Amino acid sequence: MQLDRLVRFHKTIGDVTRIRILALLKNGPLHGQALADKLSVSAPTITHHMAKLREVDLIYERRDKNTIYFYLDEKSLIQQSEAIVKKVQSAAELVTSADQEKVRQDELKAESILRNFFTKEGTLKHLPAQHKKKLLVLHHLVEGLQPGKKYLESELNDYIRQFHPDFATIRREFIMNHFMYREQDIYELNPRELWGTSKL
Amino acid sequence: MQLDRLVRFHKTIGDVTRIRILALLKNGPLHGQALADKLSVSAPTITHHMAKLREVDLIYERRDKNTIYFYLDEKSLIQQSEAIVKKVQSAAELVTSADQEKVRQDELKAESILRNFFTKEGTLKHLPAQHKKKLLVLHHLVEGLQPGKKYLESELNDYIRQFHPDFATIRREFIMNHFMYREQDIYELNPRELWGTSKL
DNA sequence: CATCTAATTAGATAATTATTTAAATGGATT
DNA sequence: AATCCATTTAAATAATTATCTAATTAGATG
Repeated sequence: MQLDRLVRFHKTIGDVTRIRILALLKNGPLHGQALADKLSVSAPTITHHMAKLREVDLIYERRDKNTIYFYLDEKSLIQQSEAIVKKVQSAAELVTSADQEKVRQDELKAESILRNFFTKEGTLKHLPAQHKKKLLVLHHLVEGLQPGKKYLESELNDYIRQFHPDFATIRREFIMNHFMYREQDIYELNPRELWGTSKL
Repeated sequence: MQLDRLVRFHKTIGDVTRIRILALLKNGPLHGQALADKLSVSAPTITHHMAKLREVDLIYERRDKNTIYFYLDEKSLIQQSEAIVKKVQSAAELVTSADQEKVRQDELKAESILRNFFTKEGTLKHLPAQHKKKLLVLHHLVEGLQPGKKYLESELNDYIRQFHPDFATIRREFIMNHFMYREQDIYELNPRELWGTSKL
């Protein structure tokens, strides 16, 4: 994971109030006022904390009239909390030959699956229903995007349309599986460590 | 793990320099000067960071003459980085079990309040002005509605009128406090976790 | 159009903290 | 004893940030 993002994640978790928020959300969604009441802090304080949590994808939200319900993204919490270990380990990690062998086999499997879901011309027939295969296909699609580049929604749509007419579904899948994130109407790739794993 | 310690752990990790230190130590022990050189910071800065890392047991040290060698405690890193996930889980459970302790007492209080605002015949005298008591009364009223069932406005009015002639106010309170949801002219119960809390 | 409500923004304050330079400590070596 | 060297402490500064109150925005309701 990008160092900066890793730092921001831990800075975000390193606050009592925010840990309490995560614990409360673990029992189900809550709106801002409810959180403010339960934690005995003001509404703006909640806004502040939710912005931090959102920034590192620990929550997502659903609007109902004037009320916004916050949900815990537990998968994201698990993924990111493990990332620090990987980061430190990767400093000296030697890839064993056994690993390399497995990597090659997985590549072959992946290629075969991709051949199945893409035409010879390179367009996508349809999204796989099976979760891991779907991730593999999304991973493949997203490879054509530039890390760090900011995309307008229309640009992203155009890119996806090269492969399949239903850009809306695929764009949504990108977000849901943490390949990309959206800020206002700007889309950007996430660091690869946050991508839904396509390990076979 | 203690909440305070968990916070300190993440605060400690939430710093670029300290993550770099951990990554360097993963390749083997280093002394303070070496770290200062590699990271281009002053010796006191290293002292400062090592104190933080020591405080949460991420390093241990061995002295040789005047030189102190720092070692990474990787097991501790792994264990503590996973702790947040468990904490969120167990804190969430705590919240619910703490509630359970209070539940019986609250039930008794609630019954007493309801007796106050309802007649022996079961009709509502008037809506309480106090917010939490009002929620309690609304909660009680809404218990007679079927989850998942779609109500026409007129049906809902009829239901409420069993308790009180001013169905419009009460219907509006149902919506405002998230007991129900309206789409066009169809009313439906919200899931209970969205209801206005009637905790006393 | 006026009002309500939940959420956000703006602005201010107080606390925390990463960093530096300068001075002090505490063993080892001569 | 005098000195050397790695580390620590002290003091100062600058940046970050958690929190509050007051004002504003944005939707929904009447």
